[in-house]
Amino acid sequence: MTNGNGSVRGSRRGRGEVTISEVAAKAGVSPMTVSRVINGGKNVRSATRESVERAIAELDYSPNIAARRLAAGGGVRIGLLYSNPSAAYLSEFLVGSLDEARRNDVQLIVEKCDAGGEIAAARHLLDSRIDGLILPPPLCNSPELADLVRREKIPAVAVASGLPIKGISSVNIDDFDAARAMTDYILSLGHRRIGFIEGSPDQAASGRRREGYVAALTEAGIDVDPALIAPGLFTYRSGLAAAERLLDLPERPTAIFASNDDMAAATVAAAHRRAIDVPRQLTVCGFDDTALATTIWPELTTVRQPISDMSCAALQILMADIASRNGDEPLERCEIVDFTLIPRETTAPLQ
Amino acid sequence: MTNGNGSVRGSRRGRGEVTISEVAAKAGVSPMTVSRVINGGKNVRSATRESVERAIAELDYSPNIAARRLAAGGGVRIGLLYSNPSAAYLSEFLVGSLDEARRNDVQLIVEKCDAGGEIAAARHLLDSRIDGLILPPPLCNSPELADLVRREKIPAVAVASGLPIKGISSVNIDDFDAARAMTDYILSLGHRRIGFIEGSPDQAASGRRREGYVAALTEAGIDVDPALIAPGLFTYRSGLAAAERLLDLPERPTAIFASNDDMAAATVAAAHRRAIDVPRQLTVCGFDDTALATTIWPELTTVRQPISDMSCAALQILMADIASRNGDEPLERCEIVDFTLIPRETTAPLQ
DNA sequence: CCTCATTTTGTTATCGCTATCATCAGACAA
DNA sequence: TTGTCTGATGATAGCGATAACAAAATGAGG
Repeated sequence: MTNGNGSVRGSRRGRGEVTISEVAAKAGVSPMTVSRVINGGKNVRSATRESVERAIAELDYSPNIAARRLAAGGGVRIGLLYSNPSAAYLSEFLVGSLDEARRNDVQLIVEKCDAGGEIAAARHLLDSRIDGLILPPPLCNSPELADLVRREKIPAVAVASGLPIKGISSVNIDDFDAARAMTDYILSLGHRRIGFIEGSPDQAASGRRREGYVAALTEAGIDVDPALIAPGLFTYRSGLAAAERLLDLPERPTAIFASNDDMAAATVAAAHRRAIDVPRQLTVCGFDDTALATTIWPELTTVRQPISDMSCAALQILMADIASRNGDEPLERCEIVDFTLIPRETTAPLQ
Repeated sequence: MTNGNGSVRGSRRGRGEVTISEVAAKAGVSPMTVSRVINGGKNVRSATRESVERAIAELDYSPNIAARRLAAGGGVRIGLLYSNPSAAYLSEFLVGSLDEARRNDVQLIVEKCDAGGEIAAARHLLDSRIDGLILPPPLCNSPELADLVRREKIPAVAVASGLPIKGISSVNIDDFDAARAMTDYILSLGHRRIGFIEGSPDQAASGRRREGYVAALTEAGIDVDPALIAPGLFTYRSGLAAAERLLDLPERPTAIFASNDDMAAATVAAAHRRAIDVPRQLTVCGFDDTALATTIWPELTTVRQPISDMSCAALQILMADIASRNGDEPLERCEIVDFTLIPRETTAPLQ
């Protein structure tokens, strides 16, 4: 029986996979040299490297993950522990790190933990022999987890922790700057009474954002009215309560800056319930640019965190750390990435 | 220098350190025999099999997947193509298939495509030598993609496509049953004028859901009022328009069943804008149980699809298909998984 | 022109498992 | 008994990649 399939796709099906030897043959070098080129190896003459790379491209070669793992004696395994599936956040996060993980052939082990079970879940990950750990918010701010990580001397990266954490690498945007920029933007629209809804007090980023808001007002010569700052917990519900409090103030703010998108969405809802039009009668801004921001209507003006870039960066830091490890303390790198202000439909000049 | 690194790692008990040879030695047979026992081998005397199995149990042996794949030929690569990152959906989806992929050491290649770029993206995946393809909604309903898959004779699984698709396996809940169950539930609360917001017409599930709604009403002896069925597109915005239309009807429905959570959330918002209390004056239900359902307030009564179980099942189907493949047509399996009705805060008995 | 230090490249030996084929023990017909 | 056949087992050879070491090429300095 012929495999009536023979065309381009014939190369699939187990056997036709391009191997490292074929690449080597085509490039006129030994397989080992190809291997070195693939793995960013040093000590390869650039002429050789180029010819190998050309061969790789022409044959559309990609290494066999199983063989590599077998030969290399178990690849790198990195744990990703998440707790609060702020789904929108998580999915973007996953996409970023997954992609990078696949590119570098590291095993990403994603584990969820319920509130209170952080330590148990982390232990579980540790026991399954991981070489590094990624901590997205809100876990990145858990002191217990940080302790555990330090004690086990395992490389870890906190993402969006708001502030650096001792003994742990981190990837952040500058929350202070971002909040200040957003507040400046609102000020530029003419608003003077700007309400602020705070984030969860146990997240360091919350404080940074409030400070940014305060700084912008202060720099603009505006007194900070404590009544305009309402506590929140990053949840829709807490945002609803906070927004109601602000909107029921005798002298209502003309703009409200919520510390995340969920609370901003709640603010929009609260305003609508009071027949206050957004943005004509009330400007609303969020933070994070999660999917929710464009899901609701009107779409939220917000600050974009490049979440998938951040998780990708986290993975890179870990890999570098693991690769360069001498058995001593994990290194502690802090990376700051850029945020972007995204004006959409919930902001308008003061009438 | 001592290898401080190695020792740390050594202390974390690596599982699967036991090899097939050790088992063979302990059982007094050759590795090959052990292999046969493991792989449901025929032609092994039952006495031999038992002794091998005992050895396996005692040593707590588990085979090295990488080695197995290498020896058995070709690692499996499976593509996961997604387009509309309904973030909440995607993240749950990813978690399910990722987990299963890791467990079986298959490479999951996640690729995103923009609207209109489905074919190009799929081709790209195909060209990168994948052995199977997973299609979450809404791509699972793309006829062009289905054609491509059939033409290339590559095993594929559509998840939540609503209906079976010729030549492609699928994993679904019974959308018809689910919608009927939800409608029955609303009826049981005493409601008689029940509005329905349809999903996107190009998604087969939309039709099934409407049919379920109609069936429930019919069975209850209630005439289906076409005015109570409003078209939608699964987006918040379309839901808002549909809800407004329903709420502005001369004889307003006392309940609205939206075909997904986004549109249900929009319905709640529209109601609030009209000062209609949910659920006291209006019962609202969604579908899918995405994160949005519990994000907003009041929390949505909805139908839960076990998304991560479904994506996990999809991967299993693919793996089975690939493993049993003889070079002929991919098989076409349809799996139906259970849904769950989740009553939360947006439904109440008719006053 | 030769030596020594330093790249750069090639060789060999696995990694843990399974395909393939050879081998061997027993069953059974002649 | 002898030969043939069948099913159970073992020996050998990779799968595709990398580690560790060996060899060759390069370059600097005397």
